[in-house]
Amino acid sequence: MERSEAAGVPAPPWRKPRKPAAPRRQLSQELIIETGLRILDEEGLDALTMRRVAQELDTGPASLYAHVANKEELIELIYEKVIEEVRLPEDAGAPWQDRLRALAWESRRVLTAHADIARAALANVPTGPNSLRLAEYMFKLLIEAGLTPKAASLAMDRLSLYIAGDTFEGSLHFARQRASGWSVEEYLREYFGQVETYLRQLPPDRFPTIAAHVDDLLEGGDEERFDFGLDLIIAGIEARLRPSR
Amino acid sequence: MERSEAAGVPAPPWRKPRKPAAPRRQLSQELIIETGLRILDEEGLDALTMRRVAQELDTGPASLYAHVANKEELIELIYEKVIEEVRLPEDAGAPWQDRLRALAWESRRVLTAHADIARAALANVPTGPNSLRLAEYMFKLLIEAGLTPKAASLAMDRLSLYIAGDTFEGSLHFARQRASGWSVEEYLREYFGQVETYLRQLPPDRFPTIAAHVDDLLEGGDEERFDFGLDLIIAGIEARLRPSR
DNA sequence: TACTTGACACGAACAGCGTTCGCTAATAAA
DNA sequence: TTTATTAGCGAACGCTGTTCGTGTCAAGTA
Repeated sequence: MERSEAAGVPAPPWRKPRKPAAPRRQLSQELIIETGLRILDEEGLDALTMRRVAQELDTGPASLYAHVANKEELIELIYEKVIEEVRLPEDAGAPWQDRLRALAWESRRVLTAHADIARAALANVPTGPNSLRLAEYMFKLLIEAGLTPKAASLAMDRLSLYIAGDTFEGSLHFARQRASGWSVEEYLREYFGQVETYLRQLPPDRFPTIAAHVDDLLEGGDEERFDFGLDLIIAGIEARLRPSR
Repeated sequence: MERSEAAGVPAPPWRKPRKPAAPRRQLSQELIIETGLRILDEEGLDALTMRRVAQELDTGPASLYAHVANKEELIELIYEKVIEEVRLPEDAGAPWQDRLRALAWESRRVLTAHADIARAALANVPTGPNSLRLAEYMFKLLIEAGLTPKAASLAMDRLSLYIAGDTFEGSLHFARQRASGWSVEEYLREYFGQVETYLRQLPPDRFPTIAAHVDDLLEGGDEERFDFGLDLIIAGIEARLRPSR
């Protein structure tokens, strides 16, 4: 009935004019995921809010819910997108230890590259196709190494937990460094400085072992610690393969 | 000047009567922590809000901030309180493997007993006295086992991460079960049922190993998985102690 | 005993969150 | 051309952690 307008009668001024040019944005799940991932990379997981994503797409938060069930699902979708980047080691002829190590490092690399998405890795049992791709590879590798299917299943579970846990822990430092507003170097210096001060002033009678080895406790970097734990697990798997048990 | 009231003159009705009996609540950090812990145990970490704690103490949220810097600190304090419950294995004569295993299980037991506090275990580098008590014990144990201080430091770090990571993962199921409103049995049946259905319908050509061993993948329970990972790590430590390396 | 002082208690408010409701408008179908 | 469907989205709800300013009591001082 707005046709009357076309007949020369101006619309009453109190009736809001129609949107000047409604180009009908083309929202899609894909677009929302990409936008969310970009925000995650640039500003961290805490900044990833529905409102923030919507703002980036020049719309309101309500618009997102037509493509995504809720925030949790969005984060899972972003996680799956990230996992896609993991490249599986191709050298099928190499010893299983090397292939496993390569896979673990590659997973860690990808997760670490995307801010604190690792928080989602640990919080969800990943069931998307990309997660399954990794699982299939790792599972097969462990069975080829000689583990029984049951043991391989458990080992895969624990190894995944280890990778997710380590990157999650790392992401916390990342988030704090970001929140503190300092540079990475400043933050690390400040943080380790505080821990060192704290450890050095501990009463040696109550904590003799710690007090005697403060240097050793402070020494290891992130990557060295990851590597050490990976070694432990791999050695543990090797122990299971020995005929003695 | 309210004495005039006692002289027989009634207070003007528009002047609000004094608080019926203002016993001046005795807030304290201790009380706040205990209340928070109770809420955590009964309703889970998600229900632990500043408002909820204040409500329980018949006051407003602002009152808490005189005793606690912020919510993060409150959770850390609650965590420290929980850790207090961990009893250190006393049998100093037992093999280090047994003592380490006992400590890990005891830590897991306590963390699991308090709903999803494990989320805090992983999110914070614990520096309170009770955490240090555990660290001192574990560190000493590992050195006595024969590790170098550096290796003992790394092993302690990885073992702590493992325990925290495992209990954290468990706490997620706990939180979901609670949120779902179902009983534990219903939830587990539903959840594993869904996972099983999902795994069984996977295309075997893309995921041959997984498809061939669905039963094995579903089999392990929480405790069996924890034990398996603990075995891996301990065996890994033993491997480091062998003269060959 | 009267007064001052300092610390704690706390109502009210702020800014931000995830999510839902219900209307608008553009498209697809008839 | 008319109708049905549906994505887009403004506005609101109820929740969160935290801060501000005021109120009020208890202890210390004169």
